[in-house]
Amino acid sequence: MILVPDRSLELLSRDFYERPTTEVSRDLLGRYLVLQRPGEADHIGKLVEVEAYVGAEDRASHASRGHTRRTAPMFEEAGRAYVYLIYGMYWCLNVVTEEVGQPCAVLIRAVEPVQGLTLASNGPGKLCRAYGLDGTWNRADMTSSPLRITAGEPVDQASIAASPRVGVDYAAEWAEKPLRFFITGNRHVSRPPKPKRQDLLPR
DNA sequence: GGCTCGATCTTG
DNA sequence: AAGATCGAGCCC
Repeated sequence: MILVPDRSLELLSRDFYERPTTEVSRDLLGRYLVLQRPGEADHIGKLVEVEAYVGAEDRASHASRGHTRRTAPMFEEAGRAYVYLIYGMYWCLNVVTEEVGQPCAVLIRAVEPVQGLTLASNGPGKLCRAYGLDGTWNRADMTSSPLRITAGEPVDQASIAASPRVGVDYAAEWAEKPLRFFITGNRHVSRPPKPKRQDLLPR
């Protein structure tokens, strides 16, 4: 049973991720996050919200504390997962970007359900719960493993908005940089911007 | 060894 | 507005 066009399930290559992290972040919107496990329905969601973590200088990034056991994957091969536990109870999924040695990654914050997702996926912790992802997926190769990102439905730049990242108030000037990217108006974005007054007027 | 805090989410 | 819940990172 084909529920999505075949082309949308083509893998993104390693090269895709070996580019500047903000560029990769924007280009990831509209792509599909796919999880295929034996004995389970395929899970497919369209990326609608991501955040860029752009290197060791980025005070909001775990990598700002250097190369440690936890952050090691960020320094490694692009296209692999960096999965970590936050607040003792939620897993968060990133995909590593740029060259080996550059600790950069994109946090996947929300997906729009396409197929097989039964739980809410509008938030980094919630989407890992919806896919059933945990720390065992750390370093999974997202260009080839059962957990992967595929071509999906690429989005034009005009429908992408940027804002400061969520939950990083401690990061001084880095807290304000517009490194969160989302599809304008998409219902599955975790923290939609307040509607403008104008938009609330009856027509 | 102990302390603090977090790239979150839910409930009140 | 505050609590859940625990490992990472840092200091002793």
